[in-house]
Amino acid sequence: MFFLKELPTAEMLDRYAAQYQEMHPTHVADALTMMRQASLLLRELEGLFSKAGLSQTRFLVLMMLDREPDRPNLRISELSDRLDISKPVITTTVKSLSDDGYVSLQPNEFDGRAKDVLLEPPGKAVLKSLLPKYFMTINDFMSHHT
Amino acid sequence: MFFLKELPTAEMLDRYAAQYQEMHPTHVADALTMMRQASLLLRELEGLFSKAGLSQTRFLVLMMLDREPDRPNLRISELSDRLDISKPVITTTVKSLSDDGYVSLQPNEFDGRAKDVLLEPPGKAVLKSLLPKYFMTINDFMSHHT
DNA sequence: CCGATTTAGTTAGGATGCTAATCAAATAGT
DNA sequence: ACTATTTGATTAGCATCCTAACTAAATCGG
Repeated sequence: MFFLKELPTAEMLDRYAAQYQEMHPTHVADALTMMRQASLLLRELEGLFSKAGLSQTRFLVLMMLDREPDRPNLRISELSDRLDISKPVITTTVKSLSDDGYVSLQPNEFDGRAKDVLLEPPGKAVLKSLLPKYFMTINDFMSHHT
Repeated sequence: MFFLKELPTAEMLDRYAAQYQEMHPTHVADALTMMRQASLLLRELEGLFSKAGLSQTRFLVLMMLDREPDRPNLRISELSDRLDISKPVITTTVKSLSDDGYVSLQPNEFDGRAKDVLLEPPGKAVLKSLLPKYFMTINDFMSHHT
């Protein structure tokens, strides 16, 4: 992550801006501030997840499975694509969620290689208990940092 | 990181906003977008670093050592504090930078436990070659994403 | 059809981060 | 001055991510 407390100094940015006229020091400063803010929020959210026995990725998989009522299941590769996380990571994450009874796995009806991941009631329950805190944490963070 | 391509739907946010009146759906949507943007930029920068044989953390250590001309050296714990990265990680990162000749380590004059980390000419050179690309990557990213 | 390519998922190996525990040196309290 | 606590750095163990290589199933082209 990008947890820099001390961002590059304004002088440092100005020095580079002088050398490259297309560079806007404010653009760069904004980007660095954005990465710092995102990191801090992510860290807070991770604390929330770990208290609930989840990780960022485990949470996101559950949320993604819950978010489209018309799609009761998603395949490994669909999860990988939508979360932008590599397939090997999704494989192990789904395995761990399955061990916990939060999701179940079924062979896909039409493609013998594919596996359908389904959100199970315990997974739905843990998600439901976490979502209010999740959204409020984000909401509060944004309220205090704008 | 937080690479979600598909953020929670607006409906989903509105549903929660209805339950918690202090929650502003736009706040939350902005936060999720921010985390996604930060993740994408970070991924781009990591590509840049790895081409130069560095990692995010290795780069940040070099930058931090270079950024205060009046402080030619920093201790492990100062780097840890300023970069907001745990001390064990700084220890191993500094060790690897030292193996590459980019920094050197000296016992601190006043505190027998502490170690001073100094930026060496090869480290300064690699940093100097990378900084323009670093700032321009950030600048371009911000130009295209605002 | 049938070999060649692509796609889905997994396994293997490596990088990088964390916390907890440890060791040594410095500091604080009596 | 001496014990107890704190602080700086390291080690050990674990979690989580990645890419590359692999297996098996599906699809494509002749």
